Amino acid sequence: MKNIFKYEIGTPFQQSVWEAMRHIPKGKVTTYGAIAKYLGKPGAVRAVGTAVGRNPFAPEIPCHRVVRSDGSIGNYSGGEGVKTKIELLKKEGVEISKGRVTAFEKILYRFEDQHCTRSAGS
DNA sequence: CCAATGACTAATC
DNA sequence: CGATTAGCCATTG
Repeated sequence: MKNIFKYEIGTPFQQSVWEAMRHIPKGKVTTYGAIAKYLGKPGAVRAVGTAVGRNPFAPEIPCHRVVRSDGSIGNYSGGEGVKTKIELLKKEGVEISKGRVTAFEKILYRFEDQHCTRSAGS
């Protein structure tokens, strides 16, 4: 696949992280752990966090849709930091309360959702 | 190669 | 619920 970016970036690992974030639908959020797992390295949450933080395409990539595993906003390097991150999420339709995502688990995006949810109900 | 760092996570106090 | 500790992995000097 050709880089969706203009030129090659630091490391392939980071590209994978940013690429994964591209798939996050609007109005939803994901966690660092989910991305790490999606990349096949569920234990590399720290590395994922570093890669996301180093995202040079900040608002271009929905990096603001990435929150902590407990639903808290986490951190942000763009705009005014966490404040901007919350504002962006609210614009996406995500409810934020006390620095945490409301109904976090309900709008949590999983990279497995692309599986056709067969009629198997529970 | 070794040491330090970081937009994290889980467990403990 | 807030503060601390330890574990974790990729990046950087």
